[in-house]
Amino acid sequence: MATLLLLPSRAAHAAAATTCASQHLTAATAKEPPPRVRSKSKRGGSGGAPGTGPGPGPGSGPKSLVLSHVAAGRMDDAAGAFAAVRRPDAFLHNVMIRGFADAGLPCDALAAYRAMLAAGALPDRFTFPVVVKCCARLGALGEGRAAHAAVIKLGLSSDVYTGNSLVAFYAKLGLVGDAERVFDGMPAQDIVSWNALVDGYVSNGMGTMALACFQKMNDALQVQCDSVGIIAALAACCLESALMQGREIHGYAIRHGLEQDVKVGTSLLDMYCKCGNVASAENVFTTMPLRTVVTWNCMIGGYALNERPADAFDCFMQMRAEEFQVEVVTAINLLAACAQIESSLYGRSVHAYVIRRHFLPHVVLETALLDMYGKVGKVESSEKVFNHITDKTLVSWNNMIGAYMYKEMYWEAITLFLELLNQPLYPDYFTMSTVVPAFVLLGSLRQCRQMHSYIIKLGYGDNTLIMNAVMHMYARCGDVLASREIFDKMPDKDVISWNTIIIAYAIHGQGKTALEMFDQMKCNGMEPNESTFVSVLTACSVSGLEAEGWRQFNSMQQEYGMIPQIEHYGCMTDLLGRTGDLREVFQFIENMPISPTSRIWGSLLTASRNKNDIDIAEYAAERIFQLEHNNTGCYVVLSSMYADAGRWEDVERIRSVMKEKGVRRTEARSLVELHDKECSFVNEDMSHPQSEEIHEFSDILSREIGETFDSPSDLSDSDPSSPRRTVLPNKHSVRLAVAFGLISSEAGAPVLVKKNVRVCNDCHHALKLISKYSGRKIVVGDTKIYHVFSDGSCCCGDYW
DNA sequence: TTAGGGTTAG
Repeated sequence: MATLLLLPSRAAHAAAATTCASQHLTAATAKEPPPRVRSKSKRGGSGGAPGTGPGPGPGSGPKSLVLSHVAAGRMDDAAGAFAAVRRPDAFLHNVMIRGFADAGLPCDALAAYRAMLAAGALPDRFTFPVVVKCCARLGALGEGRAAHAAVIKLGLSSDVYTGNSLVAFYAKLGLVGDAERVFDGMPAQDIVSWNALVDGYVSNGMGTMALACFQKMNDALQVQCDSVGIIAALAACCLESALMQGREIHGYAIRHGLEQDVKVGTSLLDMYCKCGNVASAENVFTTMPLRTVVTWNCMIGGYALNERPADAFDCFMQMRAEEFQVEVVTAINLLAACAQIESSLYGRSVHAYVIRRHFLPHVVLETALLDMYGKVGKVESSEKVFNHITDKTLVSWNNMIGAYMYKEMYWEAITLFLELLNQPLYPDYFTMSTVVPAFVLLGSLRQCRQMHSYIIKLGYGDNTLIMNAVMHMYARCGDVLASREIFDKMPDKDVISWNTIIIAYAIHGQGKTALEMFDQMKCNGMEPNESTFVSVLTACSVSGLEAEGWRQFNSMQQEYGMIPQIEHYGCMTDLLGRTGDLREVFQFIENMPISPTSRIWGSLLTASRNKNDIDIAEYAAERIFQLEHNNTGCYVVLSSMYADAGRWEDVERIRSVMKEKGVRRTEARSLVELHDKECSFVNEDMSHPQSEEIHEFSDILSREIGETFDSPSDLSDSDPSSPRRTVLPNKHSVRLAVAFGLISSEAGAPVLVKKNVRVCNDCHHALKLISKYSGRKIVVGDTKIYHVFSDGSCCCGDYW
């Protein structure tokens, strides 16, 4: 039950085919050949700037000197020469602004623009496209808007270059509405205007809008669209996983001779990879007349994305063989492949390689490294990388929290999350969906409430995905009413919201309410999925609704055409174990069309324990051990059954097997929720300041309910390596937690306890009696369900 | 003299 929500799934191992790749990385460092094709660099350091007007010879006057320095990219010298020009005209100001912009100095370009205004020169239609582009690069919204106002004031609104730059500016800053308004207000749009708008939708994640705009553009323009538009439309297909539309655009590119453009080819293969069609991507890749380093990066990234790490490494080696220069993005994509290989050797090799290549520090690369280490289970290495990042981004924090979660280090994940709150960064959707399950697994309702308040404060109160996780969190921590309250307030319930509320009621033993919610779900027009039936069948199983369980099991196949999966068979074996006889359970398992897993045999083991049938239990245990050698729970159940039967030799045999295999049973721990804190207890716990009072009260409760301890089976173990029972039941962690809960809360209030292992038979029986004696509702959650003890009975019907 | 473009960490 306690599954980690939304954590990245571990991909298939692929160690074998990558054997020589790490050696190749080592060899690659020794000698770096020159790049085959430069990936970017519009102009070289000493190359001439294109179109910088007449080429003045040396020493032909200050104005010409400015032009020549700008053309050579020497902006310091250009500024010196510019200062010597008396009353420079708008043209020369424009040259300086563009010079800074082309030299990758947008701040200086804007300073030159401000100097132009201060000098009283009038900006013209050549000034604004560059100025607006610099504002876009810097994210300078205020200055961009001011430039826009100046454009209007100077009557330059109809200039198509200026209009296009403004469309791109607003779109880049996420103001799609403003971009659309500028676009619509233009007296005439050209192909660049359309491309800028399509690209604007793409950069804001609006793939469907982008594709619709691309279609409209083809209808509106009499000329064919160009490679820029094709590339933007392909990016939109990636966003929407729109393979069919991607194929159509591919056809268009072929028909119009644009497929030969290396950027179009690269975008095509990238689109195929991102839409999951690696074969088509490979086809584009092998038939390309020219490849750049970006093409190789896309292919490597594509293999990694499609969980083919061995192919990613093969591709990388081929890239090296063809003497392409490995760059930071190559390493980042390769790390995504390393994260899918069980051995950390490959990831470590890439790490060593990027150090040798002096690629570090680089925040994206470092974040990819820590993520890779997290996914191969080397959380200490993740920590080391994380601690070295000087400018951590939110993704760096999120990945580190994710690395802790992957290793089930929940406290560390929460601690880091709390540290993040002190940073000048705001947690996002990824942060919340990663950390919320940590609260579930720790089981503290008080902390759940704090987390819930924080989520509301951050503005995620209406986010369906996050609130589904919060709903789940409350249910797993024992407060099903809070789950329901959230559910009722959710404006946009999805199928997960319904599944979550159904399973919430199920694990709290309220099977009938769960089924009512399922009916409501269908009435609301929500189509159930396979997970819905896991929730529904769990509800039937926990509440012992056998006929209803069968009805639902059949209906999922007959009415909804679903093929039951192993989880559904698991629920049915639980249900039959509870309601039927063992022979029936056995037959059901034997007739399953899929191979039983240890979880299924575990159901039979539970059933045989409840029916006290050691022969069947031994058979089930044997099957479990065939599949899982170190199933701790199985050893514990079996030894407990032997102890109940007084078969101490068998108990000892199990003890020695456990010792030999290094299997230690989980130390029982119970957490009681109080108004302002929670307290944790182990068996015979004496660490609490009120221990004496707690133990004394537990003894009183024992006497009042008539509990006697006269047989060896009443004792449970205190030595975690020993299955033999040595602890009195009223000193079990759950009993101490309940005793403390009763004396520390106001009369009539329910007591809520969360336990990390199954409640034993003795305590289950005693807790029923204690609930009657005290007149209090006692709620005890174990790893599977919540037991609600009230007036002498438990909602689980004594089967768990 | 000016505008729009392919790969990257969850």
